[in-house]
Amino acid sequence: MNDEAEAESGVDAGDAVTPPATAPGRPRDEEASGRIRAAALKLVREEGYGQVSISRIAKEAGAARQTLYNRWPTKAELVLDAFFAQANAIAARPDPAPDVPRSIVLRDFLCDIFAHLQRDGAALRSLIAAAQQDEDFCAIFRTRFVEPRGHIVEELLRDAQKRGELGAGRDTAMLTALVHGAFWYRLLNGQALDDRLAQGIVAEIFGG
Amino acid sequence: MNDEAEAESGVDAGDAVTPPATAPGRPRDEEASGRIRAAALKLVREEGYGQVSISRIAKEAGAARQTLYNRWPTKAELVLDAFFAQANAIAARPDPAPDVPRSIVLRDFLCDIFAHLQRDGAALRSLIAAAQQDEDFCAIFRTRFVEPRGHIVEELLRDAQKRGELGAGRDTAMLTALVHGAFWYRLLNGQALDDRLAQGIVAEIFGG
DNA sequence: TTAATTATTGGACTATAGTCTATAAATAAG
DNA sequence: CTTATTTATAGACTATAGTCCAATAATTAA
Repeated sequence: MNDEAEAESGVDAGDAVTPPATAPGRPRDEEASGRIRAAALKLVREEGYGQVSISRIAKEAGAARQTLYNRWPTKAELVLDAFFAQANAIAARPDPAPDVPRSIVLRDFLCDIFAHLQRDGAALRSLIAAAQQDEDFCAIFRTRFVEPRGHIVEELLRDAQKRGELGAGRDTAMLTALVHGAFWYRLLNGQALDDRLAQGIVAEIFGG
Repeated sequence: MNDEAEAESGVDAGDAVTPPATAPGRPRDEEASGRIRAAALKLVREEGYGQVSISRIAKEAGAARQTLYNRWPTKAELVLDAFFAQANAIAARPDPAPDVPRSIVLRDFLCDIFAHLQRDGAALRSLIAAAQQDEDFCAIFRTRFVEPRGHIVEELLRDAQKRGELGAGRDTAMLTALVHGAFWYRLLNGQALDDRLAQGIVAEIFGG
């Protein structure tokens, strides 16, 4: 399979394309991607996904509109990338001390997510919406965002089982869907994501 | 508050506006609303929300595009209305026999929903997406769709508590969010909604 | 019959996502 | 220096949601 030509060209999943190292033609302006991501992040945070056009992001970043489309296939992928470039724009993997019950670790992890979503919840809602209208983006969003965070929760729950804090017969994959589902459900219905919710989810999952 | 003039005019929540009984001017073509809803339902089911334009629905229904906007403020509200006019396009409230455990009733209720969503799941995803981009529609969608179905589950869970099938200390509102959340989470991530999922949700909620 | 009122219709209009193309600019290799 | 190659840019283009408006049609009231 001759995929060398393909591998280094075009718009690809994840980041704004891998640099071709030493290529024949005009080199890509590497700094532009950062400016574009920063502009997208700033404008979407300040005004909301739906209120910001690709044209405005391009203008704010000092680039041509087509340059954005050269690097990201859709607005949704650009914005996802912009938020991910902010490292942990959403939440960091917990590194729990051995003596802390995993229910507490999960609660704190959820509180951490919810705190981030005070700022970025509206953008997350827009990205979830975009994923419903674009299968390709749905797959990328699931791979880059949904599944990694799902795994964190599921590992936590399996760890809790090993420690005897959660029944060995519980289905951790299902519990993970319940936990994340509850917060998506609240987020997508415009309801508050607060510490009380985190506490309540954990109480029902562990205390059931 | 003089709201009489307002009450009978304009585009209103829910249905395609109440008929003004005996009004002065040209009467609304009442049959048109049905044709428009039917066209919207048919086209969205056949081709998908994003693939069907308001213009095509109007054409299919034999009405002017502006007539649709006279009766529904947005595409999302028209489509929501079209699916609701199909009576129970999503799922009926269960009427359980006294001897059936409420966990079984809940499981069957979820299976019923999932069966409907085999056909209309894609449309539901699009409506949820629309709700993220339009606050007004979000409120209408929540009132007409989300909350009624939430109440069904919550009543079922409270009934289960009364019957001693679910711990009295459980938070039924939180459990409702967990149940519905889990299925939204699966739906919105493009995963299957099958009987196994219904069984798994109920097992973790009741069997925890 | 005339006037007032309301709905329907067709068309213009704005804003936007995404595509496509032609031109110019920047680089490597010959 | 010339050629091939790639990127950047500007602008045209399509399709669509939603708005606005003017002309017409259908009705009630006088």
